[in-house]
Amino acid sequence: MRSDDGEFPLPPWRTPPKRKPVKPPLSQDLIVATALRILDAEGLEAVSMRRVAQELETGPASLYAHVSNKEELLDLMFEEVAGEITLPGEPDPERWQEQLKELCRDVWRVLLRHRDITRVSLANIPTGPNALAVSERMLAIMRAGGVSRQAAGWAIDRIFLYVNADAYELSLQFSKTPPGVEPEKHMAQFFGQIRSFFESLPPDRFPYTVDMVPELMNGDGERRFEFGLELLIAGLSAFTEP
Amino acid sequence: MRSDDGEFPLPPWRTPPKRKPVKPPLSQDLIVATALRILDAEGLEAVSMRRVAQELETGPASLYAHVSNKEELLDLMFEEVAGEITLPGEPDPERWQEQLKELCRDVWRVLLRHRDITRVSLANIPTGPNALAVSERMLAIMRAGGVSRQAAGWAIDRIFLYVNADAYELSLQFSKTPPGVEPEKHMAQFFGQIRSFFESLPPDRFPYTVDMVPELMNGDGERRFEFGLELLIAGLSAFTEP
DNA sequence: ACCTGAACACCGTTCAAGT
DNA sequence: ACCTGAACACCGTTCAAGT
Repeated sequence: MRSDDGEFPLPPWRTPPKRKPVKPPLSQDLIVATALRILDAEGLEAVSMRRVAQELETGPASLYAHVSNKEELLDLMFEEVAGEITLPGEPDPERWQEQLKELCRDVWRVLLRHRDITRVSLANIPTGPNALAVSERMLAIMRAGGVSRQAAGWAIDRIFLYVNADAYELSLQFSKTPPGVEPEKHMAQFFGQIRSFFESLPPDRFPYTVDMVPELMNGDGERRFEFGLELLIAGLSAFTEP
Repeated sequence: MRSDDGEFPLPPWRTPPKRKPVKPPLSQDLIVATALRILDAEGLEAVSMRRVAQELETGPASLYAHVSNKEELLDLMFEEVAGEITLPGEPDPERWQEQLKELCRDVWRVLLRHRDITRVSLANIPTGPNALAVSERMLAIMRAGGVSRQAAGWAIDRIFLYVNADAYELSLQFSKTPPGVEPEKHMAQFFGQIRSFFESLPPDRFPYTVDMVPELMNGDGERRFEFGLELLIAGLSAFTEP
């Protein structure tokens, strides 16, 4: 086994064997995975073509062989995230409201795991297979529950708009946390400031706002999300037919 | 009156009187008004500190004497837009649902008049007097209608989120219109493409989506906005107390 | 076919220097 | 106090040139 001794110096005219292949070849998947890593660590603002390229030890121009522009990269990132959403079991006509809520909650949780990724879905209609599988399932649940064809067709659009918008708003508030501070602490402090501001308003001009400060400030992001979901789905149940 | 003859040449050692004061002095109001003009004409993307400065025939650094950063400029722009919202008359307990809807529709119309300005309100909690006057009035309407304190407190947040998110989504779709094309024509074409795409999906994997294409694509932006508003306010009426 | 360096036309913000 | 030019550290995308 002496010939395996890697420590023995090579004669100068022999170039050393290839160094570790540190740079795997570029590919669309690799670019998307790298962009998602940056998104999760630093938010969508940090995802620039230049930054992704730098992470892959290349120049920004190299990415354009695999992705036609930044817009397409963002779409691919969203579709990848949509793949994390768990689809519930068979639609159960008796439990359609609870099943619909459960799916919405999962969409919400998955979106929030990836910072402000929802900026993408709020700006474009997602058309990838993973995203379509989620809306297909939502349609199935609503139709099983007896929601009319037209109400289901519109409701799916409205429900996704709501879930996306809420996740977007929340993630933006989180990402304003200065680095090094715990997000919870910063959020508590931020809402404390808003509360003081509301309390300091002139009560003659803003009587309801001042009077209702406790109710306006009550409840965390999850509680508020749940309340809006409740409103939408309760409203939708008026459109069921036997 | 011979001394008034402005055409008579001045001797070279006399500098001519000040030219037209083409450049009014900078001020926060002027900066905000200029930024709003650019927003209305070209969308929020075109509103850069450099572009606003250029429009005012100065350099970007000059703006920072009147506005602490771009974020503040955007907030001021939103507050200005919020001033265009018409507040309805006295809250009428019998008509609270219709009054609330009417106010929401007006907010929606005003927001849509100013392109993607809602990106600002979706990212920040508006705290200017104009914006607060709108939410104060909404609280008054809901309380007059007998909506419980906590439901009203949460509902206002959810309703604004919905109205803002819908206006944002719509305005982004509009602003993708290539310059020179009528927006209506472009939108019709765009939705035609989405429709064909949905129709071309494999029916075994996406049976509901394929089957429900007519319902999914039916209705314009206003109709869809109205449907979501209907859901929210119908849901809210379950939280009234005498 | 894929990759690259360099360039183009942009950003927001800061800062020292001017008036 | 207000304004300014220049600079800093960034953007997305294109293009000719390389392999």
